[in-house]
Amino acid sequence: MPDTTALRPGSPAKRAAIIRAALEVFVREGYARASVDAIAEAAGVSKRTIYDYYGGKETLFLSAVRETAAAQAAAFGGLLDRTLGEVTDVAAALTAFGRAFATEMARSAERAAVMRLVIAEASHFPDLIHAEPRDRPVQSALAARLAELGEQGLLEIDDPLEAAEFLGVLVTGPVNNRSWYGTVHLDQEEIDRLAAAGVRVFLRAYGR
Amino acid sequence: MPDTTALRPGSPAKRAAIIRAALEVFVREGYARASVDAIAEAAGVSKRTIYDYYGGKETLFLSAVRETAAAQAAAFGGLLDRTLGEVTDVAAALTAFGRAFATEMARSAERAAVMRLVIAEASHFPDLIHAEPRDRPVQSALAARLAELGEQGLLEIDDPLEAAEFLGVLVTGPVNNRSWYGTVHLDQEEIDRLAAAGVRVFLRAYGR
DNA sequence: GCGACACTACACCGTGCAGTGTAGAAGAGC
DNA sequence: GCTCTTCTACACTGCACGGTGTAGTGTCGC
Repeated sequence: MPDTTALRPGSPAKRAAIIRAALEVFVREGYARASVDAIAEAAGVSKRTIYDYYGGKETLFLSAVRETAAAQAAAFGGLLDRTLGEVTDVAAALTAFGRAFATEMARSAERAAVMRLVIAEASHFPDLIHAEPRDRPVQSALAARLAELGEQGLLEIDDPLEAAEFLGVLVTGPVNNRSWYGTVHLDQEEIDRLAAAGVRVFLRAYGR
Repeated sequence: MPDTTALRPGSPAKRAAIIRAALEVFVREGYARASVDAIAEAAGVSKRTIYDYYGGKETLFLSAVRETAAAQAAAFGGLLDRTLGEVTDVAAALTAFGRAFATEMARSAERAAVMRLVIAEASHFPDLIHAEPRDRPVQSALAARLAELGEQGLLEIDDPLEAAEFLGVLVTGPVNNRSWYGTVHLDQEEIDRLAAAGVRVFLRAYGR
């Protein structure tokens, strides 16, 4: 099938506007409820243009999720550098990381919202699962950093990838449980408390 | 408004059949995609009967989720008794519990599927969130058991509720990450491995 | 046999939405 | 000025679905 043949290249700015609007509406309404008309209006673009650009609702959805996930993975690198760049006090550094990560999860809404969306639609869009290898980029970046801390003698890490996964669930799990993946608002104080508690457990298990 | 006035009491068997069918279709399709016609057919009942019994799609959805959640909370009590009833070897007992819990999460599909559904629809059905106080029944049952183990000197538990939450996320987090809350099949071997690893971390943090 | 009730089968309405076709405005390049 | 491309505005089709109304078919108690 001539898949992208008939699609218009279009301007990058307009593509970005459409993707941003699409993500917003998909996240707010869910895939099935979201209407292409609503997305078009939010993007300040005619519905016809969306079809010319992306071909259909499904393709648009996949593009929106994939591009956002990629952007988030990139942003996570920055968060890692900022909080776990050069570490002397492991506990303080990990707590800072945990708070930043949990906050991004519970408040920036976007990260959690995309996860929510993927969780909900995974069975209808098998591509989503294979295309986005879970949080692998994120997790392996964190694992690499933890491995370094292990080599510096600051932590006892035998399996960095496993340790990264556990740090992740310890920090974000309680937050996601309470916020329903970003649906319910948590105040910063609670987020900090939950993240700090998670890091404490992690340190008890992996500290020297 | 005369809410339940016009509704028919009906037979318990038929109510149960409708709820079961509704849950199945809602879980498979998501709320918006699920059609009342499909539910009626799956339940072996006419569409009219569903409306006479439950009044509408929203009410039916809420009933299905709530009843299922309640049943699962009750079943969890049994799982607790079976695995953490009388404990001599903490590590073995907790591992057995972790495996059973993770398996129920990843395979029985129902538990994870309901969570997926609630995560996806929470923003459209605020009642879901307040009516089902997260996993509180489950979590506090587990907390009580952990507190006992602490008093027996088998674990070092200062905050049982917090410990229960962390045990929960350590055991189910990695499984849910990989299975997308039950969407992707995991084989039993991997589930066991993940759960055992989670329990190992828990024991490093909370063991004597 | 008879009335009351539960239920089904089915037709039907309104609506919202994916997707298309098209005419024309707005610009860009020549 | 002219043409070619991009985009919008808008009308329109087809369809799926929530919800209702109703006629008719059991079925149960008397």
